[in-house]
Amino acid sequence: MGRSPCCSKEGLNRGAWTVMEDKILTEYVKLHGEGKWRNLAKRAGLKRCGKSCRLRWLNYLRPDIKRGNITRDEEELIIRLHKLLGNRWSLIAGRLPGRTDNEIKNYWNTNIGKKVQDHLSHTSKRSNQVQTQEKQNHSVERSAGGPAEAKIGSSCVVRTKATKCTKAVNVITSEQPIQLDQHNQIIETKPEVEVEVQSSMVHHHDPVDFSQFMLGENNPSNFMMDFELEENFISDLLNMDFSQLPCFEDGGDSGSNTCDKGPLFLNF
DNA sequence: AAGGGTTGCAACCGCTATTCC
DNA sequence: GGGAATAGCGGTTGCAACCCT
Repeated sequence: MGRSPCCSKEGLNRGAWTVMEDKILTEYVKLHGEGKWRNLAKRAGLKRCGKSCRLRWLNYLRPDIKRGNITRDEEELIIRLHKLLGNRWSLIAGRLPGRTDNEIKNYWNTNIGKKVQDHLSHTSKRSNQVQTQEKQNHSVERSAGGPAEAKIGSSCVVRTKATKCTKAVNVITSEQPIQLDQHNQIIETKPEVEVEVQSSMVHHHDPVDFSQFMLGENNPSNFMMDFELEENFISDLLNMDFSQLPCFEDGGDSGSNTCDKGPLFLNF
C-alpha cells in the first residue's frame, strides 16, 4: 500500500513521558480536544509522534482514568469477559469504566493469566493420565488469541468476525470453569460444563454441522463458536448486564460465578 | 551492601479498519 | 476507485523497581 510510517522518528522523543510533556499534552487536549494526533503533536510543540500522544492520553492522562487497585469485582468481570470475548482487550475495557485496554491486558498477563496458568498446570497433572491417549490422536492446537488465551482455553469465546452462525448451540465442554474463592484463588470445579447458546438475532442460514469444528469426537474442549454477528447483536451483547446471566450469577451460596451449575443461556 | 534475577507496567511496533480527499 | 491519513487494536519490549541470595 505504500503506507508512510506514522512518524519520522528523527528528532522525536521516545520512552517515558516527562511531567512537562504530560502537562503540555493535557493542556492542549483540554483546549482543543482529541483527534488529529499527528497535527496535535506538532501544534502542541511536543517532540512525539501522534501515535505516542494518543496512547499517552488514552492510557494515562485522560481525566476519567482509574489507575491501579483493580477490585475483586473488576477482576471477576475481566475473567468472565475474557472467557466470552477472548483477547479483545478494548471490548473488555469498555465494560470497565475508567479502565484502559492496556491496563487490563497488563493485568491479565501479570495476574490473572498467571493464576490460570498455575491452575491449569495443576489440573493438567491430575488429568494427564486420562488425556494421554487423546494427545496421541490430536496435536495440541493453540487458540487464535495468543499465549494467555492458549492458557485458558476458549470454549465459550465468541468470535465477532466469522462467517457462519447458528440458531442454537449446545456444547458439552470438559474445560474447567474458573472460580475464585474468597481469597481470590482459583478453586477446583466439576469437570463437565454444559453451555447452551440461543440467539434470535443471528442469521439463520444453512444448518451447520458442528462436528466439523470438533477437534476430536470426544474432545470438544477447544471448540470455538463462530458467529457472524450483526452490529446490534454484538452491541446488545456488550451492553447487557452480565451479572444477570445465569452463568454469572453467584448461585447464592458459594460465591462462585461460573458455569458449573447448569446450562448457560444467552438469549438475545 | 551488592549484584543478579524477577516483576509490573508504560510505551512501542506492526498491523488492519475506517475515513477523507 | 484509489491512495494517504488517521484511528484503533493486540502483541511485544524495555526498563525501573523490587526481591532474593
